[in-house]
Amino acid sequence: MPEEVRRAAGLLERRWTVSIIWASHDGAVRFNEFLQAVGAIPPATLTARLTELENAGILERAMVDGRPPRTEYRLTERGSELRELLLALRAFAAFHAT
Amino acid sequence: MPEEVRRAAGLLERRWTVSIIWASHDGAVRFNEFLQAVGAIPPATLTARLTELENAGILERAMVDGRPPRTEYRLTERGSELRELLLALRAFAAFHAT
DNA sequence: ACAATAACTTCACTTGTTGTAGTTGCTTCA
DNA sequence: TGAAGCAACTACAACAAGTGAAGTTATTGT
Repeated sequence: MPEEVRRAAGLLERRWTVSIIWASHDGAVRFNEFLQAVGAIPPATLTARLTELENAGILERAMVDGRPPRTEYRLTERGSELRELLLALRAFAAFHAT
Repeated sequence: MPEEVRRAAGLLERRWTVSIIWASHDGAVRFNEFLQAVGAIPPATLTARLTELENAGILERAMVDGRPPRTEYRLTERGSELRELLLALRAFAAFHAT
């Protein structure tokens, strides 16, 4: 198995990671939005995953000035290349919804 | 996020799972072949994952009579529907091999 | 002043994963 | 005949990851 595939697989193979990427697939998402969208994820785990995904260059974090100021996460260009994968996942999931 | 997507994501979000599915993408694989193909996975973890994937209907286990008799694992029809996802993963990985 | 929202952090606990070794039942080699 | 090897695991203590519940800091709407 190619090394780069193992690395990419390793990224997805942590709890909640795929769901987090899924939740960001159509635009910017804030911390508390992730908590709701993903479901039962503990905040500490979310923090850990967001940092990992940021370090991996898949998500980027942006402070948005305003009242109140907000923190947004969105897919980077690199992260967007995972969209195909998300579509494949949805196709798989949909087919076996029963 | 749809419930069935969360379920499918949950399947992949365990260490080694994606690699195991990857390793089965072109035919039957035996226990020790997985150990080699996947790399550093401990046998106990491999056993656990194979059982989970079997229960999830993604892999099937078959005893093949012969000398010596062997145990083979292969993707079920349902598991084969993950091939698109593997292709997407490879595309992602290849693009960022650097 | 008080409750609410946003984005987290803390920590004791439980669950998951690892490394190393050992097991059982063959079979081939010398 | 005995030693070594393969195949497919299991056992278990040590360590790492993930959890749940509560708390934190800063701001804002009523």
